[in-house]
Parts: sequence; structure tokens; C-alpha cells
Amino acid sequence: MQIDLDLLFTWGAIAKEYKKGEVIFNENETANFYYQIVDGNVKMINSNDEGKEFTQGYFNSGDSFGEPPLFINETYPSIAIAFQESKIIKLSKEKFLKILDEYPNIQKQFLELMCKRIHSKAKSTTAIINQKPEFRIIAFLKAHKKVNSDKKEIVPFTRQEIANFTGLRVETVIRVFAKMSASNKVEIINHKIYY
Amino acid sequence: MQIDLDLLFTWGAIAKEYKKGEVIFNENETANFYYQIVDGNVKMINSNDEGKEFTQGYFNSGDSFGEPPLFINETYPSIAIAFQESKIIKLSKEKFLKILDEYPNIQKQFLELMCKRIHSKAKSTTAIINQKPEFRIIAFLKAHKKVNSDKKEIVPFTRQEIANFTGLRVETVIRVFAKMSASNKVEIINHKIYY
DNA sequence: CGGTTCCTTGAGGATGATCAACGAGGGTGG
DNA sequence: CCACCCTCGTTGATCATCCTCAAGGAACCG
Repeated sequence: MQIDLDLLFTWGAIAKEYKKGEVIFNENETANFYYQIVDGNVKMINSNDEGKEFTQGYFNSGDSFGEPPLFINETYPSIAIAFQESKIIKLSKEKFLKILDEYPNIQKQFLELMCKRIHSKAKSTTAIINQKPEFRIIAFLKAHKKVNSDKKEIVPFTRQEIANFTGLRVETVIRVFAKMSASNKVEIINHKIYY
Repeated sequence: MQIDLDLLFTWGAIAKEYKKGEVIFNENETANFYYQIVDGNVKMINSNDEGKEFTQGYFNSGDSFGEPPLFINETYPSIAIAFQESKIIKLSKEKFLKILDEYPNIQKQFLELMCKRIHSKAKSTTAIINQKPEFRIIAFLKAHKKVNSDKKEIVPFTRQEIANFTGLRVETVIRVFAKMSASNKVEIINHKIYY
């Protein structure tokens, strides 16, 4: 889902550059802007007391993120961080909500987007609860596979990232992949994972 | 969120009675209806191979449920079961989508509802990942506390239900509550939990 | 090259799951 | 009214699993 860039700029949006690792918004902060990535990518995470990280989601060029709190007067449940150097469009909450009022079609697309998010969150939560690390990891791999072909593709995530997504530890992820490789569920060539 | 009953009936909705434990829709089933509870309540769950249950959510009188797949052409990610004898309104997907088109205000309310769901799912997933059973349970208690008073209220869930929600086992839940009672984080009077 | 960042392996320990058995309460029908 | 049943709560013992900690090794990039 993305709103047309020209439209955004017409309504007074500005583009901002974020450095790698820069915080875009913080947990518990009030939501004042609509964000849409022009170029780069963003991760949303939570970290607990001991510094363990949990990744809520990755967002790439063209994606918007952090919308839900705009609609319901809630603070952000997670931190958003630029994962690489990124160019991101910001539009004030008021203007954003006005756009939705003016263009019912855009509103509908957002409704659909939110439904997709709920659906995928329901699936991933189920996978996480299901305990078995291998199960969690396979669910992650399936969810993030671009094409649905049978052909194995390289997995563009580090083991640490997969750990953060699945709520496991790096070492566990590594050991599970070793087992999965032995049973031909994935291929590992030169440390790179193919699924 | 609920659509006005008269409006629903005008559009051809019918009310159906479900017995306690009756399945309303199944996992992986195609979504053909909009459901709204008139009376009773419904739980959405997933169970894994070993029969362990995970509760995605409870829904009560006035709530609608199972909407996301209607918008995105996906199957249901979970099972919906009547938790008590319940009276539930069904409206065909086509008619439901037409209502949303005709009444932008209703569509907007659904958008807000979906945002609330995402928000609370983000919060509960974070709590679950956070590992520590006590942490998970406290998050559950907080999320389900009706009033936000300091006064302790009775917790209207069985330990099994809390276990299913938090992804823990009953015995673990019991032992954690025993500890929490000792440290005055909850009160337990006659097996009933107050938080 | 030299420094990051990422990956790997092993040993040991903590913790929640599992299994099994029993207790307690509440409702129902004879 | 009480005997029974059914659901819910409780407890202890044992086990499997993943986390932790520690120490290196490999790959990649300027």
C-alpha cells in the first residue's frame, strides 16, 4: 500500500533522510505523522529489560508503517529504526486523515492493508506459540519468501535477525538450521541459507 | 464496533443460534460471511498437532469477529467456537462489502477497529516473546482489566484459559499465581484471583 | 590487511513442560 | 438432601529443551 507521492507532496508532505540506525519514532511516543518509505528500509522492534530484541516487522521501499496509532489515539507500541540509510516521507496526522476522508478509495486500501497485517500477525503468533524452534523458523521462512516457487531461494536475513523475529537465540537458530540442512529442509552453501 | 441490527436485517442478515462448543467457522475455510454477536460469546483459537490450544481472542455481545479474511480473499487463520450458547448474526460477504461502500462512516469505524486489533496484538506478542511467565501473565491481566482503577478486581478467566492465551501450561500458570500471591501482586481468595 | 560483523561449537544450567494423582467446588437429578 | 459427576485447581517428581556463557573462526568491506 502506498499513497501517490505527488498527492502526498501536494498535501504538504516532506521527505526526510534517515541514517542507518536512526530512530524514526520511539516506543510510547504520541503518533503525529504518517510515514511512507521512498527508499531504504525500516524495522519495528521491541526490546525487553535484558536487551533482547523482538522484531515486529520489516518495511521496504513503497511501504507505509506506523499507521495504526494515528487512527486510535494510542502511542506507538514499538520503536521504528532505519535499517539502512533511508528516504522517508512524513505527513502530519491531520492532513493524512483528511486525505482518507477525501479519497474513500485510499481509505479502503488502508482497511485492506490493516486486514493483511492482522492476518499475518495471527499466523506468526500461532507459529511462535507452537513452541518447536524448527516450526517457528519454517513459518518465518514461508512468510518471507517472495516468490512461491519450489525453487530454493537465498534467505536475505542474518541468523540474528531470524532469532529476533522468532523470539529464539542466535545459537538456537544456527543449530536448528544445521539440523534442517542435514534433513534437506534447507540448503546451506558457504554459510548462506537457501529455502 | 457493531453495525446497527435493523440495518443488517434490512440487508438480508439472519440470526442463528449456536450451541456451546459449536464451531462457527473452521481454520483454512473460505470466508463467506460477516458475523456479529447478538448474545453470547465466541473464542478464536488455534490448536497444534499435540492438541495444545492457543487463544487468539475472545468476543462478546455486540462484537463482530472474523472480518479480516473478508477483505483480502484469505482463508480463516483460526477456528471460531461458540463459548456459550450464542445468538449470532450472519450476513453474506457481498452484502457486507456493499454496506461498507454505501456507508463510508461504517467503513471508517472498521478501519479503526482493525487498528485497535493490530495494536493489541502487537502488545500481546511482545509480552509473549518476553519469555518470563510472570511477565506474560501480568500483560494478560492488564490487557483484560475492564476498569483501570487501582482497586483489585476478580479475574474472570480460568487458569486454563489464561494458559491458552499466554502459551503456557496450566500447571505453570498455577505456580506463577501462587508466587504472585506471595509477593502481593495478586490476591487469591478461595481459588479466585483478584488483580 | 585490519576491523567489523556474522557464524559456529561446546559445556553447563535453569526453567517450563510433562506425567500422574488427588482435592475442591458447583450443579443436577433421583 | 445427598450422591454423583464434571470441571477446575493443586502438588510433586522427572525430563527435555533452549538459554547462557565463553571462545574462536569465517566472511566481507573499505
